[in-house]
Amino acid sequence: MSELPTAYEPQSVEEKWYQAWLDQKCFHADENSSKEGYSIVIPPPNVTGILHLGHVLNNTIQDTLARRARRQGKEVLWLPGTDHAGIATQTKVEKKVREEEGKSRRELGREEFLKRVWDWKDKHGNIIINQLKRLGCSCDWDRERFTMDGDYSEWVAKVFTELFEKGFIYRGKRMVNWCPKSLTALSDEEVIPKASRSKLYFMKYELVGEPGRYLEISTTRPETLMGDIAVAVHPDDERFKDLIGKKVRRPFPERAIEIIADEHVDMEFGTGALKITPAHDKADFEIGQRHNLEVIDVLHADGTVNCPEVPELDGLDRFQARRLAAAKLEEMGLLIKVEEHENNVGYSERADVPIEPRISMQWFLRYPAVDEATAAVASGDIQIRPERWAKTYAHWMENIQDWCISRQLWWGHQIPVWYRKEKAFELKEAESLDVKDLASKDIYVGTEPPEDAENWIRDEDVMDTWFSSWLWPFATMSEREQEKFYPTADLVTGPDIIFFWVARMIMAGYSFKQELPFKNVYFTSLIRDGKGRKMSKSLGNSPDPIEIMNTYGADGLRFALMRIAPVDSDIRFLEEKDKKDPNKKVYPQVEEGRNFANKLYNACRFRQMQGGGALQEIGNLETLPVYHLDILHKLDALSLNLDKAYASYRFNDLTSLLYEFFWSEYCDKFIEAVKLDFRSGDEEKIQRTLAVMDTVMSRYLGYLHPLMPHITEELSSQLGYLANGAFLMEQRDQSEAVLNGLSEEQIEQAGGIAEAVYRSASRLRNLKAEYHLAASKDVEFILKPAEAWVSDQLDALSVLVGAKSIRIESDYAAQKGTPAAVAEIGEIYMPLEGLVDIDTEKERLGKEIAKIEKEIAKSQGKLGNANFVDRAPEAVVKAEKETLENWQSKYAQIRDMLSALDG
RNA sequence: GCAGGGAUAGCUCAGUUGGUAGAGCAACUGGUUUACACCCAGUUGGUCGGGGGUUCGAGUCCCUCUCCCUGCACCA
Repeated sequence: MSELPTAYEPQSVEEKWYQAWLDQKCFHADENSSKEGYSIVIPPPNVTGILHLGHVLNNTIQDTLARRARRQGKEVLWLPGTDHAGIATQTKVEKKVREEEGKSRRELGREEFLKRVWDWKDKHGNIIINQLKRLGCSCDWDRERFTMDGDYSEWVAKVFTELFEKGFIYRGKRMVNWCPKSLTALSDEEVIPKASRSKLYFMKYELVGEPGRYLEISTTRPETLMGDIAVAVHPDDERFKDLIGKKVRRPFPERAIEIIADEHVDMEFGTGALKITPAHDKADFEIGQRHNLEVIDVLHADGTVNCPEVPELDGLDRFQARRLAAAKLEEMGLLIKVEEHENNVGYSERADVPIEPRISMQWFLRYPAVDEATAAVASGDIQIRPERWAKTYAHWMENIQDWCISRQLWWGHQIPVWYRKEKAFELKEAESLDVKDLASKDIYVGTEPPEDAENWIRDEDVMDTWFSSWLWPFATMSEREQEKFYPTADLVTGPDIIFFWVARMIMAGYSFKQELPFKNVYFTSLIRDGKGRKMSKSLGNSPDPIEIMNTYGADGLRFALMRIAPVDSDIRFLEEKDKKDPNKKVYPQVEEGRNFANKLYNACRFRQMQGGGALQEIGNLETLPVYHLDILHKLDALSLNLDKAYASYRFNDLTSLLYEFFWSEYCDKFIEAVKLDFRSGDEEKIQRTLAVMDTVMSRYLGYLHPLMPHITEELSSQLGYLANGAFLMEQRDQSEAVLNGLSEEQIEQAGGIAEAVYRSASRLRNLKAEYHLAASKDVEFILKPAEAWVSDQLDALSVLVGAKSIRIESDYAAQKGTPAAVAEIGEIYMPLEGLVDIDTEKERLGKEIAKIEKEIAKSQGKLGNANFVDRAPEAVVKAEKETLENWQSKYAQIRDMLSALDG
């Protein structure tokens, strides 16, 4: 008896091996290695980040790819790191400082505040990195990078300078997406449209000089009417034709504004008349430009009203002001009605408040290398998977808009532009600024501050975080490292950042390295909860992966996610209440992973209990029993199928193949079929079987290692499959098939017999179960064999079935009422002490025969169809004929049995 | 409005050039045979979202409709 516990306990094992790998520097990549290079850069999580299931899926895939590449003998660099995440981090630290010190960031000052952010980063910035380690990620932690490291920052400034000098970067006063909470501009990608239930206000403006005549206007934003400078109608709109050029009276502050005609106006919408507020609406701004209209800004940066002429609204929040403005209109008798209205409102991705279109001075980038980047994906130089995302990519690239790269934040890469002190005020307000202005010598752009820095003032803005992230595949590497590891092989990330990050990296790769940044992009699935909802903090439906790993093990979680990771479409991550303890939650999919680890552990425990030392040669393949040959053949097939699954990035296939082979083929069939060997006392038999088991297990553990690294390392070590001090994770997969010396025919024949025995065993168990004898070992079967080889397989068959014996008796005359069945090995009888009632038995066989008759009819129907026989492929017809023959022979056998019952 | 994806057993999902509908979980029956109850054996359960078409044959190809999801656009 073994004293090992009967259940696998992952926690201590996982910790032990991870530490051992770290101690032995197993994850370290050598840029001077002569091996072929393979690299992945991690999508850097936010430094404020906490591990969620999306990260787990994402990084499990990366780890699997990295470990697989190592097993193929490649020099692997998986480069980890974190992103400084401008808005998220600044907001977090700002909040903390306010809570702990009661100070705003402005009270603290830029320099002092940034110090606090760095302090925070040093103390708390490692959480997610440590969580990734818990998952087993084999990143080269010596190379951990941060997007605000010194070297990295140099790259960012260099790239900015280069793009400015080439004319790709310019500054201008534009309508941008403004976040009134974070007080910064945002890129278009950072604005999330949300379907909202708004109100559409219908109001009327009186025509100047025509008392009592009104123009009706509809708007969702009455709080901006103080900024109205015109009312627009469609030039073709018959209703308003005579009004064009006339003026209406804006109620407050009172002012006559012109009625203009513009094609943009939708005649169908609302009243067909659109109030024009160039300062607070993108479309209005453009109309204003076309008609040369004055821009009146009536909002502060934080979204409060800036309009001293209307004191009751001045200073109010925009939403409060909206209600009050409507009330004021009503009071004046100018509000006609209010309708419910569904529309999309743009929200700030980070701060989750409606963004405000706002005119401000910002830096913009006209994207470089757009054509190359578009072509790279179209031509297949970069392969995107699932393929359909390539269309999304192409569509965005074709409609690409300039990128607003400046942010009014402190935490980030400061814009490397300086203004000469005496001209600074003037330059800061200049309508436009670009490469041409360098000639004036009044501005300076460069990676280092100007030499006489005291005479210059630096631009205060920082850059969008993604302006540093897009350099990640090479800015993280030294030149020597780039030679070995750039371009990277695979990028694994979520499709939600295809524009934020992936597309931009491709353009950066072509612009600054003259080469693509990666060859394959794999977009992971979105993980939803059991109800199909997106996982989010606010819903609280996102389970903590660390807790799950503590219960089920990291390997169990990894396996579960890989098994349900589909090729396309989303993943539902199930969560159920524990039946015993309703306060506890269980995760059925992860249980499957945990159970699989346990199965693995127990199979190895079984192996260990049979004794015997290190891995030995199998010896003469020719003399191996069919079960041994069969499992070795399936092992060879597994290896090939795994290659295919990896090649097509079908991780769910990969996982199913491994699961199926081990559980159904190795455990359920092979181990059971050879169990008798260990009880035989025949040392030669035992050693032969052990050699096969060890060959299968040692290879299999290697195949499984990329998915479940900890348990496979542990079991390989326990079973003595590794030389002293060696790690499974550093072993190469053996590429040669085990059954190399055997002919196809020999292999097929052995496999055929083994399978026939397995299927027959199933038929017999079936028969036992029908009489509720599932556990009884006392059953003795009598067999009329169909084939000569059957006699050699009776012992194995007995174990598989759970029978006392199976006796061959070719001329057996069954007593009436003896339960019987037909299997590939022949006719089987199960004599019972108390015979079964003849009618019952006839009925049972009758049911079976009815089933067979149906099959025969179906098959004959097909073969009787001339069209089928003539037009279907020969192989299909032949297979159909064989099927029919099989059924017919079974039919004959059962008929005989039935007539014996009658006779 | 445009584009893409999805609908298969009670649940979560496979189903790769058209050729006998599968797995895991759940349910039910039986089982502690010396690896494993995180287990073993067996059973039940599906007109593959609706309709039409192509074909000897359709879950698979084509058309159409319904519902769900995701981008993009509009968003007064």
